[in-house]
Amino acid sequence: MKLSFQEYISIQIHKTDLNLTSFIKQKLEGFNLAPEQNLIMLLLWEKDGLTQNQLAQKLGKDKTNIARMATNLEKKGFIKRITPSNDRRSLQLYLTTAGKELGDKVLPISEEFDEIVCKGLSQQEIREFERILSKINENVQNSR
Amino acid sequence: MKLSFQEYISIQIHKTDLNLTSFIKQKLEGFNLAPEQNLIMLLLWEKDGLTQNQLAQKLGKDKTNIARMATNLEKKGFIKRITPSNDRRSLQLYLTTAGKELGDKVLPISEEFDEIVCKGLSQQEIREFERILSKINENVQNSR
DNA sequence: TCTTTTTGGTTGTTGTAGCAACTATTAGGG
DNA sequence: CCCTAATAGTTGCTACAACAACCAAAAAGA
Repeated sequence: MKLSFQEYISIQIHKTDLNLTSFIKQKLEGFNLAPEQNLIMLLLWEKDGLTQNQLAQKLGKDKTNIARMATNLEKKGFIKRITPSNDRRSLQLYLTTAGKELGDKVLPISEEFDEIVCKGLSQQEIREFERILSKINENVQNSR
Repeated sequence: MKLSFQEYISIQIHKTDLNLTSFIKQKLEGFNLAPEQNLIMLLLWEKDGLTQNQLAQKLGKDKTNIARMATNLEKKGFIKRITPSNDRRSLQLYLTTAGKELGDKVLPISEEFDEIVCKGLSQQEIREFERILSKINENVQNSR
């Protein structure tokens, strides 16, 4: 077969991801919010009170990362972590006032970011793209 | 607009990338080679003697990362770093015998990995997918 | 040629990312 | 009901990733 470097589809995905991450990092400059912390906040702005474990599943990340990012977000004053009375093992993440206010400023930026990324692409193209992304994930999942 | 979390195309790309990285990490287990180190090696197996700076450009990464990964690859005995006589600032990376032998084992695995990722996708679908990836990168690049 | 600018690499710092090992709960099976 | 399993989080470790500040060498220009 002899694939050349640029032909690996996974490498192209990887480079695009790096590109996107560095771009959103720029956009978030001045909000005291790192890209991955922003992902957690996006979920919390949708719905408060998720546990770290739920966040880990939704983000597809290891729970250790969530724990550390949550610690940082709490230090920054955007969230509070509360142990629910019915399960003293888990921690629920709730937005503080500062966290909610941050959402008013950052959510429009995130949506603007998505528009830039999708500029010039039709709905069909994006759906097709998402379909193939899903297929790739499925392929990987099935062969573990 | 109010995008929900799962609708952000960049997030889907990011999750796919994490998924792919963790999968290739598994595949490389036992070869003493981390995923990003493998990317450097892929380039060197294609063509020896690239400088760290050239690798940084090809990989789209910061030069500091390349420097540190190259240090590790040298420690592992897969490459040697040589200062070319015509430019005493730069460092060229050359494969050692161990590095070349590693290629014989790892290149087939990388190609098999690519096959798994692309399973069930036609040439047209993959080309379309790559086209949209390029478009996304272009969009990001143009709005910096 | 001699100074200024650019280029290639390194070091230090912050923020992910995932694995292993550990603690504290909770849930389940005999 | 009690012992064992599973679950939620934390800590320690290794590997990226990018930025800032730095040094040495080369290139550019007056």
